[in-house]
Amino acid sequence: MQPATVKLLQKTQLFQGFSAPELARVLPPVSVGQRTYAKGQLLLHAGSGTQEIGILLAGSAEAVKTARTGAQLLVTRLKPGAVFGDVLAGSHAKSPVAITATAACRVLFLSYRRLLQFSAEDAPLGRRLLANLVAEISDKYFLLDDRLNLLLQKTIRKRVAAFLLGAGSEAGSAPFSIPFTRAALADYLGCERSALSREISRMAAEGLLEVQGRTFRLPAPEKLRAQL
Amino acid sequence: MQPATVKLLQKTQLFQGFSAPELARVLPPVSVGQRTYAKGQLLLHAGSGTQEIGILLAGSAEAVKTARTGAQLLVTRLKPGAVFGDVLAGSHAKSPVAITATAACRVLFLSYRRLLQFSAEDAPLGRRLLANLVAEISDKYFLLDDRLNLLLQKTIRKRVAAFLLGAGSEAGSAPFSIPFTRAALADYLGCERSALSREISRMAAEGLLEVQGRTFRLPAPEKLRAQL
DNA sequence: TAAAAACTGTTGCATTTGCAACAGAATCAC
DNA sequence: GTGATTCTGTTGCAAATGCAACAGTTTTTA
Repeated sequence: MQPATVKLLQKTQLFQGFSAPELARVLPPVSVGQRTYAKGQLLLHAGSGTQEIGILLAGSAEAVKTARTGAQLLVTRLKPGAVFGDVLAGSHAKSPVAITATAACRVLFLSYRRLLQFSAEDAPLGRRLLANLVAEISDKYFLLDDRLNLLLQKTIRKRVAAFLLGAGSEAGSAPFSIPFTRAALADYLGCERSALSREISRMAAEGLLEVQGRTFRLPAPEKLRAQL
Repeated sequence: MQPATVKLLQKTQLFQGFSAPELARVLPPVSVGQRTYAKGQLLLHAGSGTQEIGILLAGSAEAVKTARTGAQLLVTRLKPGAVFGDVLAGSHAKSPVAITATAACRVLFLSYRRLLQFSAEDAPLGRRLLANLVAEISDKYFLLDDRLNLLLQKTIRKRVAAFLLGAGSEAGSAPFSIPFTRAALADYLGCERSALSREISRMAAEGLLEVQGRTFRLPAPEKLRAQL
């Protein structure tokens, strides 16, 4: 395995805390190999289950949910280091999303079953990997929960306020950037792009926030909080 | 341990598939004992982390989320057999909810750390328990994801349609009941109770559904689907 | 059993939002 | 560099929703 790949794996939450030798030891028993995909190929079918955990080593991909109406909703963009199928592998659920390569991809697959069945001598390493997996799944749960709380807010203004207070909580009244375009933010907050723009403009006019593109500044967080 | 308790535990997803002797074998190393709570006492503080998984053996409790505004939002009602703290134990996150006893409670606590560190001889049992835990967390993830999809619908009508199609998918055009009061359903769907009532009435008037209390019937599911 | 509390449907009205269309700015591909 | 594509803010208007108040019903509690 390439040193660059090892570095990449070490940066994932799944292998967090694993030294290179530990990785070399833990990987062979759980790996079921790498696969490559051309741009446009499916890494994961919607509606399918899987027992394998995928780690994107190179390339990029998109998780897309297709509504009953046929409308396509972008769920996530996957970059190298991204882990997918982890929540799926542990349950008997079917994937609500399809994952498609947006560029040529290389993916490392791990077997969930083998991950559970570590041999006695490698048990300590296996445990750590398993604990990381559980932590990864749990964290995804809380990310979803956070978003759900935003969606429960009844007005766009409140959603924006709650979102920005969360995203900028560490920045205080210093500027910070968000990882969304306006259109993507509208999707995330479950509202219309134009309606979101309108509301952000209004809030800026009222002095609740300052905006420039993806960069925001909250001159008076307490005023924003008062909007909730 | 009481036979009734064993029966109860066997019905939980966490101990699904465990025979009574297996339970007796697996429980001692992971249990950190039972605690009792009086009505009104806190089983879990909001904002706290935990390394323990709680299983409600007797009594009842409520998970409540307190918004920044102080508004209280009921998240779940816990009945005997309910498992809580499972998602929390595996991550370093803090609890977004507080769990309060609504009646005198008895709770069995398991140590997540010990669950990870099963001895070699009990490893197979430990693995199964761990797999069940992962399945439980993953299932909770998908439940959340389902709800999120409802909340992403932009009109109440669409949320109701999507919800009923999901809830009644097995019933076909036979009547089925939902586990929510109107007020609770409004919370679940993230809308106003009165607005929900209004919309359900309209949909009934249009022949999209038949209602009586918590019991619904979908005479023509395809018409409902067309609303999405 | 009676009183209290909780649940439900209805309705008028003000507010919010989706939708559609457009034009300018920014970004990307070639 | 330039043409094409995507991103963004704005605005008018119709539709949807929150909010508040009320009355009838059901359920809980004492």
